[in-house]
Amino acid sequence: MNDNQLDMTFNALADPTRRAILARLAQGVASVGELAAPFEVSLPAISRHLKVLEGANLIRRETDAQWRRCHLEAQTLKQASDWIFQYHEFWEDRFDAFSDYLDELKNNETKSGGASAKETKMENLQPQTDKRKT
Amino acid sequence: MNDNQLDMTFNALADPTRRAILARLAQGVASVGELAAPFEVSLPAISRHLKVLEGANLIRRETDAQWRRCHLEAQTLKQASDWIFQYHEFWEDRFDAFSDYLDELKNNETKSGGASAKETKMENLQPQTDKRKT
DNA sequence: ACTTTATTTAACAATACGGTAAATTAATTG
DNA sequence: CAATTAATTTACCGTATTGTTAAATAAAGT
Repeated sequence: MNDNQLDMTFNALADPTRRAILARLAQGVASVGELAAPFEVSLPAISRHLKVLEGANLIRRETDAQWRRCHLEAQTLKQASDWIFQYHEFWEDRFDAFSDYLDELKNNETKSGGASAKETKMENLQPQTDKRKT
Repeated sequence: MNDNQLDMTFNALADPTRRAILARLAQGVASVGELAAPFEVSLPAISRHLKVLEGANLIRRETDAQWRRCHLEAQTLKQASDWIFQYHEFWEDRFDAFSDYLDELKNNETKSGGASAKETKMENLQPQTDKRKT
């Protein structure tokens, strides 16, 4: 997923109405009117929220007579999930982090000069100490 | 995670500069100046991006003399990840995907031109395994 | 005390966002 | 064709966001 797609996806998710629309679509296909019903905002407002969701590829619209049948496009949610998940090592518990650290150490031993020891640091396992002069 | 926190988190993630800042912080603690260096925007602009990230609890700042040491706050990323992951069944279930595919086929038959058959592909129907530990 | 370094705040412009009301498009039905 | 239903587009409004430069604040070094 490229930068622009991530922008659009996260931006689309950053609104409670739009998230509620996705939640509704998780229960099945719905028309614009059906999606708008639970909300107090006007239909044009919903229409624009749907445009944002569609632009982010979070929903897909099919034309069926005068109705637009809206579907959840879950693949895009998966991609957003994948993006966030690249950080999973940083929220894993201390033991996992420690084992990552050991792996890293071992890895750096095999590498020759390894000037960059920045990947996994001991500081990340504990309150981080400062190496700058004070 | 409540609605407001989700708003702030996804909104914070919906900007390439802020995502780049998180990526930098994944490599370790950094000062505001260090974070700003790779970007062409001014320091005040970065300062405000950091405010957004801090407001979303995606980073934490510690005062150290005249420096602000910024840390990644990965728990918030985990919570955002968890929120998205509630939809995982919609991107995992191969039968759902298959039925979408059939819907797509049927739809394209009824439409005359139907130039875009890109939505659901046969390749996407393989069961998608989840590699998460958490 | 004065200067340097690090960062934030203030003030301002451009632009984006979310909402409404009114007009418009599109398809269905009498 | 006129009327109805469904949804979108347009025009407009107030507010929020992002960026800039200049000034303010804070701590450290000299």
